[in-house]
Amino acid sequence: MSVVRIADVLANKVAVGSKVSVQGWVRTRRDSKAGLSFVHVSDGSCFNPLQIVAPNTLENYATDVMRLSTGASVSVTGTLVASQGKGQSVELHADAVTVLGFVDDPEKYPLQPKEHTLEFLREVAHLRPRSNTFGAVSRVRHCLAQAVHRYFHERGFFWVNTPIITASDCEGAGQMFRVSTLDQMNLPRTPEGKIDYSQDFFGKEAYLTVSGQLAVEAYCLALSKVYTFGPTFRAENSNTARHLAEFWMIEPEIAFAALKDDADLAEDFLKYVLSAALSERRDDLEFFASRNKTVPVLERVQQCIEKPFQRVDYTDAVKILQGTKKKFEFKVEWGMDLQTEHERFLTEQHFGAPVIVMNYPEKIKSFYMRLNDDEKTVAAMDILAPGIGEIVGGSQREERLDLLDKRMAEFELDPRPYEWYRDLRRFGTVPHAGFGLGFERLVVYVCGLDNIRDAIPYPRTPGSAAF
RNA sequence: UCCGACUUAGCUCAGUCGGUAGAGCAGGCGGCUGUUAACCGCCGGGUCGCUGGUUCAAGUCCAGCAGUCGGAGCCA
Repeated sequence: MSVVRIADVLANKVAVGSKVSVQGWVRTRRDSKAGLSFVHVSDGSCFNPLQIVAPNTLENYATDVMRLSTGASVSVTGTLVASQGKGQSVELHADAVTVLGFVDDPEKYPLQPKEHTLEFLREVAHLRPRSNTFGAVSRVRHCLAQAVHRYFHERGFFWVNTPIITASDCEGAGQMFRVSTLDQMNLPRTPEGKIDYSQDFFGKEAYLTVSGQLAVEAYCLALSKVYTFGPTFRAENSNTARHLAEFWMIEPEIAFAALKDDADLAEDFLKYVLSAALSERRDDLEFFASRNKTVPVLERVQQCIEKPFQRVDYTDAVKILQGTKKKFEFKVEWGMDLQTEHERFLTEQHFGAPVIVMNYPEKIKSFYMRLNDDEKTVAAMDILAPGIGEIVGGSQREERLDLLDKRMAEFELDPRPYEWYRDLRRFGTVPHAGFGLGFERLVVYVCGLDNIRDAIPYPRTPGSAAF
Protein backbone atom coordinates (compact mmCIF):
# COMPACT_ATOMS: atom_id res chain seq x y z
CA MET A 1 0.00 0.00 0.00
CA SER A 2 1.61 3.19 -1.09
CA VAL A 3 0.88 6.62 0.30
CA VAL A 4 0.37 9.04 -2.56
CA ARG A 5 0.25 12.82 -2.80
CA ILE A 6 -3.12 14.22 -3.75
CA ALA A 7 -1.34 16.36 -6.34
CA ASP A 8 -0.18 13.17 -8.09
CA VAL A 9 -3.65 11.64 -7.89
CA LEU A 10 -5.36 14.67 -9.41
CA ALA A 11 -2.65 14.95 -12.08
CA ASN A 12 -3.55 11.40 -13.17
CA LYS A 13 -0.14 10.09 -12.17
CA VAL A 14 -1.79 7.34 -10.17
CA ALA A 15 -3.63 4.67 -12.17
CA VAL A 16 -7.38 4.32 -11.71
CA GLY A 17 -8.01 1.02 -9.99
CA SER A 18 -4.92 1.12 -7.84
CA LYS A 19 -5.13 0.78 -4.10
CA VAL A 20 -3.56 3.71 -2.31
CA SER A 21 -3.52 5.76 0.87
CA VAL A 22 -3.82 9.49 1.21
CA GLN A 23 -3.20 11.54 4.32
CA GLY A 24 -4.47 15.01 4.98
CA TRP A 25 -6.98 17.31 6.56
CA VAL A 26 -10.73 17.40 6.06
CA ARG A 27 -12.08 20.41 4.19
CA THR A 28 -15.78 19.48 4.03
CA ARG A 29 -18.01 16.50 4.72
CA ARG A 30 -21.39 15.82 3.11
CA ASP A 31 -23.52 12.84 4.06
CA SER A 32 -25.82 11.02 1.71
CA LYS A 33 -28.67 8.83 2.73
CA ALA A 34 -27.61 6.57 -0.09
CA GLY A 35 -25.36 5.20 2.61
CA LEU A 36 -22.15 7.10 2.15
CA SER A 37 -20.33 10.30 3.00
CA PHE A 38 -18.29 12.55 0.77
CA VAL A 39 -15.20 13.89 2.48
CA HIS A 40 -12.97 16.40 0.75
CA VAL A 41 -9.40 15.93 1.95
CA SER A 42 -6.46 18.22 1.27
CA ASP A 43 -2.84 17.40 1.92
CA GLY A 44 -1.62 20.78 0.70
CA SER A 45 0.23 19.32 -2.25
CA CYS A 46 -2.01 21.14 -4.72
CA PHE A 47 -4.94 23.50 -4.75
CA ASN A 48 -7.78 21.02 -5.09
CA PRO A 49 -8.80 18.51 -2.46
CA LEU A 50 -9.45 14.84 -3.22
CA GLN A 51 -12.98 13.51 -2.76
CA ILE A 52 -13.16 10.51 -0.48
CA VAL A 53 -16.27 8.35 -0.73
CA ALA A 54 -16.80 6.66 2.62
CA PRO A 55 -19.56 3.99 2.66
CA ASN A 56 -21.55 3.41 5.83
CA THR A 57 -20.33 -0.18 5.81
CA LEU A 58 -17.02 1.00 7.29
CA GLU A 59 -16.82 -0.37 10.80
CA ASN A 60 -16.10 3.09 12.24
CA TYR A 61 -18.58 4.95 10.02
CA ALA A 62 -20.95 6.03 12.78
CA THR A 63 -18.28 6.59 15.42
CA ASP A 64 -15.61 8.34 13.35
CA VAL A 65 -16.62 9.28 9.80
CA MET A 66 -19.84 10.93 10.95
CA ARG A 67 -17.84 12.93 13.48
CA LEU A 68 -15.44 14.35 10.90
CA SER A 69 -15.47 18.12 10.67
CA THR A 70 -13.40 20.71 8.88
CA GLY A 71 -9.79 20.53 10.05
CA ALA A 72 -9.71 16.91 11.26
CA SER A 73 -6.72 14.85 10.15
CA VAL A 74 -7.24 11.53 8.45
CA SER A 75 -5.46 8.68 6.77
CA VAL A 76 -7.59 7.02 4.11
CA THR A 77 -6.94 3.78 2.28
CA GLY A 78 -9.01 2.76 -0.68
CA THR A 79 -9.33 2.24 -4.38
CA LEU A 80 -8.95 5.09 -6.84
CA VAL A 81 -11.96 5.12 -9.19
CA ALA A 82 -13.42 7.31 -11.88
CA SER A 83 -15.94 9.58 -10.23
CA GLN A 84 -19.66 8.91 -10.67
CA GLY A 85 -20.41 12.51 -9.80
CA LYS A 86 -19.65 15.76 -11.49
CA GLY A 87 -16.90 18.12 -10.40
CA GLN A 88 -13.97 15.73 -10.25
CA SER A 89 -12.52 13.10 -12.51
CA VAL A 90 -11.37 10.66 -9.85
CA GLU A 91 -12.21 9.91 -6.24
CA LEU A 92 -11.06 7.51 -3.58
CA HIS A 93 -13.46 4.80 -2.48
CA ALA A 94 -12.44 4.20 1.09
CA ASP A 95 -11.80 0.78 2.58
CA ALA A 96 -10.56 2.32 5.80
CA VAL A 97 -10.70 5.81 7.26
CA THR A 98 -8.37 6.32 10.19
CA VAL A 99 -8.87 9.52 12.14
CA LEU A 100 -5.54 10.78 13.40
CA GLY A 101 -6.93 13.83 15.12
CA PHE A 102 -10.46 15.12 15.54
CA VAL A 103 -11.18 18.80 15.93
CA ASP A 104 -11.86 18.94 19.66
CA ASP A 105 -14.60 21.53 19.45
CA PRO A 106 -15.74 22.08 15.86
CA GLU A 107 -17.53 25.24 16.88
CA LYS A 108 -14.23 26.73 17.96
CA TYR A 109 -12.25 25.77 14.85
CA PRO A 110 -11.63 29.12 13.16
CA LEU A 111 -11.62 27.94 9.56
CA GLN A 112 -15.00 27.30 8.04
CA PRO A 113 -15.82 26.11 4.55
CA LYS A 114 -16.49 29.66 3.44
CA GLU A 115 -14.62 32.79 2.56
CA HIS A 116 -12.79 34.50 5.40
CA THR A 117 -11.26 37.92 5.37
CA LEU A 118 -7.48 38.02 5.10
CA GLU A 119 -7.42 40.23 8.19
CA PHE A 120 -9.10 37.49 10.19
CA LEU A 121 -6.77 34.83 8.83
CA ARG A 122 -3.76 36.88 9.94
CA GLU A 123 -4.99 36.42 13.50
CA VAL A 124 -4.83 32.65 13.06
CA ALA A 125 -1.48 32.53 11.30
CA HIS A 126 -0.87 29.00 12.61
CA LEU A 127 -4.00 27.67 10.89
CA ARG A 128 -4.23 29.86 7.83
CA PRO A 129 -1.94 27.63 5.71
CA ARG A 130 -4.92 25.24 5.67
CA SER A 131 -7.03 27.83 3.89
CA ASN A 132 -7.28 27.94 0.12
CA THR A 133 -5.55 31.31 -0.07
CA PHE A 134 -2.57 30.59 2.15
CA GLY A 135 -2.06 27.10 0.84
CA ALA A 136 -1.83 28.71 -2.58
CA VAL A 137 0.46 31.52 -1.40
CA SER A 138 2.74 28.99 0.27
CA ARG A 139 3.07 26.88 -2.86
CA VAL A 140 3.63 29.89 -5.12
CA ARG A 141 6.20 31.28 -2.71
CA HIS A 142 8.09 28.00 -2.72
CA CYS A 143 7.89 27.78 -6.50
CA LEU A 144 9.33 31.28 -6.85
CA ALA A 145 12.12 30.59 -4.35
CA GLN A 146 13.10 27.44 -6.22
CA ALA A 147 13.00 29.34 -9.51
CA VAL A 148 15.29 32.02 -8.06
CA HIS A 149 17.94 29.49 -7.14
CA ARG A 150 17.48 27.57 -10.39
CA TYR A 151 17.81 30.70 -12.50
CA PHE A 152 21.05 31.75 -10.91
CA HIS A 153 22.51 28.27 -10.66
CA GLU A 154 21.87 27.55 -14.33
CA ARG A 155 23.68 30.78 -15.25
CA GLY A 156 26.78 30.19 -13.17
CA PHE A 157 25.93 32.39 -10.20
CA PHE A 158 27.07 31.32 -6.75
CA TRP A 159 24.78 31.68 -3.74
CA VAL A 160 26.69 33.57 -1.05
CA ASN A 161 25.39 33.54 2.51
CA THR A 162 26.23 36.97 3.81
CA PRO A 163 25.91 37.45 7.58
CA ILE A 164 22.63 38.14 9.28
CA ILE A 165 24.39 39.74 12.23
CA THR A 166 26.60 42.60 11.23
CA ALA A 167 28.95 44.48 13.49
CA SER A 168 29.43 47.29 11.04
CA ASP A 169 26.79 49.97 11.09
CA CYS A 170 27.86 51.05 7.64
CA GLU A 171 25.18 49.34 5.62
CA GLY A 172 23.45 52.64 5.50
CA ALA A 173 19.95 51.60 4.50
CA GLY A 174 17.64 52.69 7.26
CA GLN A 175 17.00 51.82 10.89
CA MET A 176 18.58 48.66 12.23
CA PHE A 177 17.67 46.20 14.98
CA ARG A 178 20.30 46.08 17.68
CA VAL A 179 21.73 42.70 18.66
CA SER A 180 23.01 42.69 22.22
CA THR A 181 23.48 40.35 25.15
CA LEU A 182 24.05 43.18 27.61
CA ASP A 183 21.84 43.17 30.71
CA GLN A 184 19.27 45.77 29.76
CA MET A 185 18.55 46.48 33.42
CA ASN A 186 22.19 47.10 34.24
CA LEU A 187 24.04 48.49 31.25
CA PRO A 188 27.81 48.96 31.51
CA ARG A 189 28.88 52.57 31.02
CA THR A 190 31.97 54.29 29.72
CA PRO A 191 33.52 57.09 31.79
CA GLU A 192 31.59 59.50 29.57
CA GLY A 193 28.34 57.85 30.58
CA LYS A 194 27.63 56.16 27.24
CA ILE A 195 26.75 52.50 26.97
CA ASP A 196 29.98 50.51 26.87
CA TYR A 197 29.51 48.19 23.92
CA SER A 198 33.09 46.96 24.24
CA GLN A 199 31.63 44.67 26.91
CA ASP A 200 28.91 43.42 24.57
CA PHE A 201 28.98 39.99 22.89
CA PHE A 202 30.86 41.10 19.80
CA GLY A 203 32.96 43.70 21.60
CA LYS A 204 31.20 46.40 19.64
CA GLU A 205 27.74 47.41 18.53
CA ALA A 206 25.99 44.79 16.40
CA TYR A 207 22.83 44.79 14.33
CA LEU A 208 20.66 42.62 12.13
CA THR A 209 21.53 43.11 8.48
CA VAL A 210 19.57 45.52 6.32
CA SER A 211 21.32 44.34 3.14
CA GLY A 212 23.95 41.87 2.12
CA GLN A 213 25.09 43.99 -0.77
CA LEU A 214 28.37 45.43 0.48
CA ALA A 215 29.46 42.04 1.78
CA VAL A 216 28.49 40.23 -1.40
CA GLU A 217 30.42 42.72 -3.53
CA ALA A 218 33.60 41.21 -2.12
CA TYR A 219 32.53 37.78 -3.34
CA CYS A 220 31.46 39.22 -6.66
CA LEU A 221 35.01 40.51 -7.11
CA ALA A 222 36.26 36.95 -6.80
CA LEU A 223 33.54 34.66 -8.15
CA SER A 224 32.25 37.06 -10.83
CA LYS A 225 28.57 36.18 -10.56
CA VAL A 226 27.00 35.84 -7.13
CA TYR A 227 23.75 36.40 -5.31
CA THR A 228 22.33 36.50 -1.81
CA PHE A 229 18.91 35.25 -0.83
CA GLY A 230 18.11 35.49 2.82
CA PRO A 231 16.34 37.27 5.64
CA THR A 232 16.73 41.01 5.93
CA PHE A 233 15.62 43.33 8.69
CA ARG A 234 14.46 46.93 8.82
CA ALA A 235 13.51 48.60 12.09
CA GLU A 236 11.66 51.40 10.37
CA ASN A 237 8.30 52.30 11.87
CA SER A 238 6.57 51.99 8.56
CA ASN A 239 3.05 50.68 8.66
CA THR A 240 2.02 49.95 5.11
CA ALA A 241 0.85 47.10 2.95
CA ARG A 242 4.31 47.02 1.35
CA HIS A 243 6.65 46.84 4.35
CA LEU A 244 7.80 44.14 6.73
CA ALA A 245 10.31 44.38 9.57
CA GLU A 246 11.62 40.96 8.54
CA PHE A 247 11.61 40.03 4.89
CA TRP A 248 13.62 38.04 2.37
CA MET A 249 15.75 39.77 -0.17
CA ILE A 250 17.48 38.61 -3.32
CA GLU A 251 20.62 40.53 -4.28
CA PRO A 252 22.57 39.44 -7.36
CA GLU A 253 25.90 41.09 -8.06
CA ILE A 254 27.75 40.77 -11.38
CA ALA A 255 31.35 41.69 -12.17
CA PHE A 256 32.54 43.15 -15.48
CA ALA A 257 29.12 44.66 -15.88
CA ALA A 258 27.51 48.06 -16.32
CA LEU A 259 24.06 49.43 -15.57
CA LYS A 260 22.53 48.10 -18.79
CA ASP A 261 23.73 44.60 -17.98
CA ASP A 262 22.16 44.99 -14.55
CA ALA A 263 18.82 46.05 -15.99
CA ASP A 264 18.97 43.24 -18.58
CA LEU A 265 19.63 40.74 -15.81
CA ALA A 266 16.80 42.03 -13.65
CA GLU A 267 14.32 41.88 -16.51
CA ASP A 268 15.37 38.42 -17.64
CA PHE A 269 15.36 37.18 -14.07
CA LEU A 270 11.87 38.49 -13.33
CA LYS A 271 10.50 36.99 -16.51
CA TYR A 272 12.04 33.63 -15.68
CA VAL A 273 10.61 33.35 -12.19
CA LEU A 274 7.20 34.62 -13.31
CA SER A 275 7.16 32.01 -16.06
CA ALA A 276 7.99 29.33 -13.52
CA ALA A 277 5.06 30.37 -11.33
CA LEU A 278 2.73 30.45 -14.31
CA SER A 279 3.66 27.00 -15.55
CA GLU A 280 4.21 25.21 -12.24
CA ARG A 281 1.44 26.76 -10.12
CA ARG A 282 -1.28 27.32 -12.66
CA ASP A 283 -3.88 25.90 -10.26
CA ASP A 284 -3.06 28.39 -7.53
CA LEU A 285 -2.77 31.36 -9.87
CA GLU A 286 -6.15 30.54 -11.40
CA PHE A 287 -7.60 30.59 -7.91
CA PHE A 288 -6.09 34.03 -7.25
CA ALA A 289 -7.40 35.23 -10.59
CA SER A 290 -10.89 33.96 -9.81
CA ARG A 291 -11.11 35.66 -6.44
CA ASN A 292 -9.46 38.95 -7.40
CA LYS A 293 -12.07 41.37 -8.67
CA THR A 294 -9.76 44.28 -9.42
CA VAL A 295 -6.53 42.82 -10.81
CA PRO A 296 -6.41 40.43 -13.77
CA VAL A 297 -3.76 38.31 -12.08
CA LEU A 298 -3.00 35.87 -14.88
CA GLU A 299 -2.98 38.47 -17.64
CA ARG A 300 -0.74 40.76 -15.62
CA VAL A 301 1.85 38.04 -15.08
CA GLN A 302 1.51 36.91 -18.68
CA GLN A 303 2.09 40.41 -20.04
CA CYS A 304 5.01 40.97 -17.74
CA ILE A 305 6.63 37.88 -19.24
CA GLU A 306 5.84 38.67 -22.87
CA LYS A 307 6.25 42.42 -23.17
CA PRO A 308 9.66 44.09 -22.95
CA PHE A 309 9.95 46.30 -19.89
CA GLN A 310 9.80 49.99 -20.69
CA ARG A 311 13.05 51.82 -20.02
CA VAL A 312 13.22 55.49 -19.31
CA ASP A 313 15.83 57.85 -17.93
CA TYR A 314 14.93 59.61 -14.72
CA THR A 315 15.28 62.91 -16.54
CA ASP A 316 12.77 61.80 -19.19
CA ALA A 317 10.44 60.40 -16.53
CA VAL A 318 10.39 63.82 -14.92
CA LYS A 319 9.50 65.35 -18.30
CA ILE A 320 6.66 62.85 -18.73
CA LEU A 321 5.33 63.68 -15.27
CA GLN A 322 5.63 67.40 -15.90
CA GLY A 323 3.92 67.08 -19.27
CA THR A 324 0.79 65.34 -18.04
CA LYS A 325 -2.43 67.05 -17.13
CA LYS A 326 -2.71 64.95 -14.00
CA LYS A 327 -2.30 66.94 -10.80
CA PHE A 328 0.11 65.55 -8.24
CA GLU A 329 0.21 66.30 -4.55
CA PHE A 330 3.98 66.67 -4.77
CA LYS A 331 5.28 68.98 -7.46
CA VAL A 332 7.56 67.35 -9.99
CA GLU A 333 11.01 68.87 -10.26
CA TRP A 334 14.28 67.47 -11.49
CA GLY A 335 16.30 66.39 -8.48
CA MET A 336 13.48 65.13 -6.30
CA ASP A 337 12.83 61.51 -5.53
CA LEU A 338 9.80 60.03 -7.26
CA GLN A 339 6.83 59.83 -4.90
CA THR A 340 4.48 56.87 -4.80
CA GLU A 341 1.92 58.83 -6.83
CA HIS A 342 4.53 59.50 -9.53
CA GLU A 343 5.66 55.89 -9.67
CA ARG A 344 2.09 54.70 -9.89
CA PHE A 345 1.31 57.14 -12.71
CA LEU A 346 4.33 56.03 -14.72
CA THR A 347 3.83 52.31 -14.39
CA GLU A 348 0.04 52.06 -14.17
CA GLN A 349 -1.19 54.84 -16.43
CA HIS A 350 1.55 56.11 -18.72
CA PHE A 351 3.30 52.85 -19.62
CA GLY A 352 0.79 50.29 -18.34
CA ALA A 353 3.67 47.89 -17.81
CA PRO A 354 6.72 47.42 -15.64
CA VAL A 355 9.11 50.28 -16.22
CA ILE A 356 12.83 50.61 -15.50
CA VAL A 357 13.75 54.13 -14.45
CA MET A 358 17.48 54.75 -14.83
CA ASN A 359 20.13 57.34 -13.98
CA TYR A 360 18.82 59.16 -10.96
CA PRO A 361 20.24 62.41 -9.51
CA GLU A 362 23.32 61.55 -7.50
CA LYS A 363 22.14 63.48 -4.44
CA ILE A 364 19.14 61.25 -3.77
CA LYS A 365 20.91 57.93 -4.20
CA SER A 366 23.38 55.92 -2.13
CA PHE A 367 27.10 56.65 -1.90
CA TYR A 368 28.17 53.41 -3.58
CA MET A 369 26.38 54.13 -6.86
CA ARG A 370 28.57 54.97 -9.82
CA LEU A 371 28.77 58.60 -10.86
CA ASN A 372 27.83 59.14 -14.50
CA ASP A 373 29.91 61.27 -16.87
CA ASP A 374 27.44 64.16 -16.50
CA GLU A 375 28.46 64.23 -12.81
CA LYS A 376 24.84 64.96 -11.95
CA THR A 377 23.40 61.47 -12.04
CA VAL A 378 24.38 58.01 -10.90
CA ALA A 379 24.01 54.70 -12.68
CA ALA A 380 21.01 53.58 -10.64
CA MET A 381 17.86 51.83 -11.77
CA ASP A 382 14.53 51.04 -10.15
CA ILE A 383 11.97 48.70 -11.61
CA LEU A 384 8.45 49.87 -10.92
CA ALA A 385 5.60 47.42 -11.29
CA PRO A 386 1.89 48.21 -11.57
CA GLY A 387 0.14 47.72 -8.28
CA ILE A 388 3.17 47.51 -6.03
CA GLY A 389 5.57 50.24 -7.08
CA GLU A 390 9.27 49.64 -6.62
CA ILE A 391 10.04 45.97 -6.83
CA VAL A 392 13.73 46.16 -7.76
CA GLY A 393 16.36 48.73 -6.86
CA GLY A 394 19.83 48.44 -8.31
CA SER A 395 22.88 50.21 -9.61
CA GLN A 396 26.29 50.00 -11.12
CA ARG A 397 28.73 50.37 -8.23
CA GLU A 398 31.39 53.04 -8.05
CA GLU A 399 34.55 51.08 -8.81
CA ARG A 400 36.93 54.10 -8.93
CA LEU A 401 38.46 54.69 -5.53
CA ASP A 402 38.90 58.45 -5.86
CA LEU A 403 35.29 58.96 -6.86
CA LEU A 404 34.06 56.56 -4.18
CA ASP A 405 35.98 58.55 -1.57
CA LYS A 406 34.54 61.76 -2.93
CA ARG A 407 30.99 60.46 -2.64
CA MET A 408 31.61 59.08 0.84
CA ALA A 409 32.82 62.51 1.87
CA GLU A 410 29.71 64.12 0.40
CA PHE A 411 27.57 61.73 2.43
CA GLU A 412 29.73 62.55 5.49
CA LEU A 413 30.61 58.91 6.05
CA ASP A 414 33.49 57.94 8.30
CA PRO A 415 35.84 56.05 5.93
CA ARG A 416 37.43 53.92 8.66
CA PRO A 417 34.75 51.16 8.85
CA TYR A 418 34.76 51.05 5.04
CA GLU A 419 38.46 50.26 4.64
CA TRP A 420 37.71 46.72 3.55
CA TYR A 421 35.18 48.06 1.04
CA ARG A 422 37.76 50.53 -0.26
CA ASP A 423 40.24 47.64 -0.55
CA LEU A 424 38.01 46.14 -3.22
CA ARG A 425 38.70 49.25 -5.34
CA ARG A 426 42.38 49.26 -4.42
CA PHE A 427 43.10 45.65 -5.31
CA GLY A 428 42.00 44.69 -8.79
CA THR A 429 38.84 46.75 -9.09
CA VAL A 430 36.40 46.04 -11.93
CA PRO A 431 33.11 47.55 -13.02
CA HIS A 432 30.29 45.70 -11.33
CA ALA A 433 26.60 46.08 -10.68
CA GLY A 434 23.73 44.49 -8.85
CA PHE A 435 20.22 44.90 -7.59
CA GLY A 436 17.99 44.05 -4.67
CA LEU A 437 14.55 42.49 -4.96
CA GLY A 438 12.13 42.14 -2.08
CA PHE A 439 10.95 38.56 -2.29
CA GLU A 440 7.59 39.18 -0.62
CA ARG A 441 6.84 41.99 -3.05
CA LEU A 442 7.36 39.48 -5.83
CA VAL A 443 4.94 37.09 -4.13
CA VAL A 444 2.42 39.92 -3.74
CA TYR A 445 2.73 40.73 -7.43
CA VAL A 446 2.38 37.18 -8.67
CA CYS A 447 -0.56 36.32 -6.42
CA GLY A 448 -2.30 39.65 -6.81
CA LEU A 449 -2.36 40.15 -3.04
CA ASP A 450 -3.13 43.52 -1.46
CA ASN A 451 -1.02 43.22 1.66
CA ILE A 452 2.58 42.02 2.01
CA ARG A 453 1.66 40.51 5.39
CA ASP A 454 -0.09 37.76 3.47
CA ALA A 455 3.02 36.93 1.43
CA ILE A 456 5.08 35.57 4.35
CA PRO A 457 4.04 32.88 6.84
CA TYR A 458 4.49 34.88 10.03
CA PRO A 459 4.68 38.60 9.30
CA ARG A 460 6.70 40.86 11.58
CA THR A 461 5.62 44.48 11.58
CA PRO A 462 5.81 47.36 14.07
CA GLY A 463 3.92 46.28 17.18
CA SER A 464 3.35 42.76 15.92
CA ALA A 465 5.49 39.64 16.29
CA ALA A 466 2.80 37.09 17.14
CA PHE A 467 3.38 33.38 16.65
C1' U B 1 5.27 58.50 12.68
C1' C B 2 1.10 61.59 10.24
C1' C B 3 -4.14 61.71 8.14
C1' G B 4 -8.81 59.02 7.77
C1' A B 5 -12.16 54.95 8.64
C1' C B 6 -13.60 50.85 11.37
C1' U B 7 -14.24 47.55 16.08
C1' U B 8 -21.76 44.09 17.52
C1' A B 9 -22.43 35.88 18.16
C1' G B 10 -16.97 31.23 16.30
C1' C B 11 -17.02 33.94 11.00
C1' U B 12 -19.39 37.87 7.56
C1' C B 13 -22.47 41.71 8.69
C1' A B 14 -27.42 44.64 9.85
C1' G B 15 -29.01 47.52 13.99
C1' U B 16 -33.31 53.94 11.76
C1' C B 17 -34.51 59.44 15.74
C1' G B 18 -30.65 57.21 22.36
C1' G B 19 -35.47 53.12 24.92
C1' U B 20 -30.35 46.97 27.36
C1' A B 21 -29.68 43.20 20.23
C1' G B 22 -30.88 40.50 14.70
C1' A B 23 -29.73 37.76 9.90
C1' G B 24 -26.72 34.47 6.97
C1' C B 25 -22.86 31.05 7.54
C1' A B 26 -20.54 27.81 11.25
C1' G B 27 -22.09 24.34 15.56
C1' G B 28 -25.92 20.59 17.83
C1' C B 29 -30.43 17.63 16.68
C1' G B 30 -33.83 15.88 12.90
C1' G B 31 -35.22 15.36 7.54
C1' C B 32 -33.66 14.72 2.41
C1' U B 33 -30.16 13.80 -1.37
C1' G B 34 -23.90 10.48 -5.75
C1' U B 35 -23.08 15.08 -2.78
C1' U B 36 -19.89 19.60 -4.59
C1' A B 37 -18.75 26.15 0.39
C1' A B 38 -25.41 20.94 -0.83
C1' C B 39 -30.51 21.78 0.67
C1' C B 40 -35.03 22.07 4.43
C1' G B 41 -36.76 22.46 9.74
C1' C B 42 -35.73 23.18 14.95
C1' C B 43 -32.24 24.59 18.92
C1' G B 44 -28.09 26.64 21.66
C1' G B 45 -24.87 30.87 21.13
C1' G B 46 -23.65 38.28 23.03
C1' U B 47 -19.64 42.04 29.30
C1' C B 48 -21.89 45.53 21.52
C1' G B 49 -12.91 46.60 21.73
C1' C B 50 -11.41 48.91 26.73
C1' U B 51 -11.85 53.09 30.27
C1' G B 52 -14.39 57.27 31.62
C1' G B 53 -18.24 61.08 30.62
C1' U B 54 -23.33 63.18 29.15
C1' U B 55 -28.39 61.19 30.04
C1' C B 56 -34.08 58.82 33.59
C1' A B 57 -31.91 55.55 29.79
C1' A B 58 -25.91 54.50 25.53
C1' G B 59 -24.42 49.29 20.59
C1' U B 60 -26.09 54.40 19.25
C1' C B 61 -23.74 60.85 21.66
C1' C B 62 -18.65 62.85 23.68
C1' A B 63 -13.36 62.08 25.30
C1' G B 64 -9.07 59.07 26.01
C1' C B 65 -6.67 54.44 25.04
C1' A B 66 -5.93 49.88 22.24
C1' G B 67 -6.30 47.03 17.89
C1' U B 68 -7.31 46.48 12.69
C1' C B 69 -7.74 48.49 7.85
C1' G B 70 -6.87 52.33 3.95
C1' G B 71 -3.70 56.42 2.39
C1' A B 72 1.09 59.10 3.15
C1' G B 73 6.28 59.26 4.59
C1' C B 74 10.52 55.73 4.52
C1' C B 75 11.89 51.81 1.49
C1' A B 76 12.72 46.26 -0.96
